[in-house]
Amino acid sequence: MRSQRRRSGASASVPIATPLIRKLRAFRSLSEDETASINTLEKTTFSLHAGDEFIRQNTNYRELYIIISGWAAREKCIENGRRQIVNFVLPGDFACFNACLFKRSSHTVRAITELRAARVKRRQVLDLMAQNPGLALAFHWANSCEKSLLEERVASLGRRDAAARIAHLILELWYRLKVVGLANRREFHVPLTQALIADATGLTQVYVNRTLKRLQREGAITFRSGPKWQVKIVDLKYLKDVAAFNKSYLHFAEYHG
Amino acid sequence: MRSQRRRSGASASVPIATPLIRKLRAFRSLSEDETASINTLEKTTFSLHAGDEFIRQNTNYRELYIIISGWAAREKCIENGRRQIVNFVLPGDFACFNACLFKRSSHTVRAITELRAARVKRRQVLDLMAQNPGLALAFHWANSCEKSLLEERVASLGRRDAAARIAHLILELWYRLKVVGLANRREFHVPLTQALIADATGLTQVYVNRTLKRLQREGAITFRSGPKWQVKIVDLKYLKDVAAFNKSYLHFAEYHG
DNA sequence: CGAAAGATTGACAGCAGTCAAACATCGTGG
DNA sequence: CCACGATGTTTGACTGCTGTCAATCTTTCG
Repeated sequence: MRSQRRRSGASASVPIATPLIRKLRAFRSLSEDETASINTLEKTTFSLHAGDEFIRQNTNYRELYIIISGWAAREKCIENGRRQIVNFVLPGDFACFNACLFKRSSHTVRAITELRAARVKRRQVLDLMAQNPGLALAFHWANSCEKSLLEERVASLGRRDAAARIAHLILELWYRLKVVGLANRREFHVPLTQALIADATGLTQVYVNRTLKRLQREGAITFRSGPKWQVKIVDLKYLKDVAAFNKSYLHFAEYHG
Repeated sequence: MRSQRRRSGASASVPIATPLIRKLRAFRSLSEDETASINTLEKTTFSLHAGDEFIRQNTNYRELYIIISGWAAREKCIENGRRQIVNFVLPGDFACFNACLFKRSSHTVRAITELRAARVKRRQVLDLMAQNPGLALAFHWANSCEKSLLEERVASLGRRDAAARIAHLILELWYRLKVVGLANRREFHVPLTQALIADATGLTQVYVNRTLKRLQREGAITFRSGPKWQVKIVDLKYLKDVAAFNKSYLHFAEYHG
């Protein structure tokens, strides 16, 4: 893993709403103390280049990372040589919270853009969770949200056709980006290639291309391909219909106290 | 939900190794105190008939359940009318641990056999976890194991063909049953219909039939269909090759202290 | 400008789905 | 003990969604 260490610009006294903090606020509001604790957790940051790996499949976890900016992919290589992206890792996500519970990783996490992340020792997280059980619950909430995303992905791969899978993925990414303040309008940045979308949706790159074109032709979306992917949701209702999308699985803003 | 309440036979003084306890032992050994705590948690049991629901998609969680015996399925109905089973729920599993974190369920959990389960108040679990952080970690480990199962299922649905998916499912169930002491040999009870396997693997019932027959013809497995499904793994190595199976994702017995 | 990465398109193949009918098994009741 | 309906399995014929292969085009970037 090539990486350059550097101190982040966060001074201890000025609390900043990092993506992780924004995301946890979809669970419940955080006290100043809690915000400060998370700022401390995210103090030591570093950068990765596209293609670099945080964690490699079948190796031992060493520490945790919290994504500050940039995208990564959680992927599995199957022994038949094929690759499946199980989820995209966005700013505010852990990579991987599993390091607190498992010894070895059963997947690879790879940066797919230039990326900044915080490096956190497993012990730091466990200590923080022990001393603030409320925050521990919030972290476990985030972990369970990922579980819910996976369940929906299983449903997609099992029972949605190509157009529905792609439409669903676009909508999911949109909602997730909105929660961390990275998609305010219906046009937003998606740094994915058609090959990455294929590996996430269980399709081939060629068929992803055909299906994207179709969605565009039908007036659902507009997009600009290449490394500077920009997606625009033109007809939100139509896109949701195609995807059979119901946002309840995201579990945003439904904390029950 | 039709159900008959009854007291279980577990007296407070005689600790019993319930499936949940057996499973957690794959994480780490439990103290007598911890075993007793879990026995207390599982004190109030009840029965369900095949087809009964624990939790319905898009309704509020009320309490948690711990499966004592029998199988259930966690399923999602997509608005296009199709059904996907995201996971099978076996003895020792929670249904659903999510109730501690989310307000509403984004899936249905349905008994697929006669079934016995313990009824647990959300507060009971949260209190126990607060007073025993070590046990809390063990519960979160179990929750994360399910997450890992889902990731592997995503990989199956995305990048494995029909034979590999079915072979993989059989092997996964075998390992999970072994951990809770329900499959000691290579022949074990699997109370699934071909339609259920289809809904879990994203295939159709007809194609599941053809593929099972093929696996049998090739000498990988033997099975007896119907409500009293019995599967025998004849050629373990061959079955693992077909499935591209690597058990590391199960995260059994790899606790790092 | 040239190489590399990614997108687009066409022709064709094949895995898995659909439809439909026959068969087997199980539980129930007369 | 057998008849019967319900549920589940098996098989065949045919369809179609998505994959494969390969060539060309476009964009990016050093």
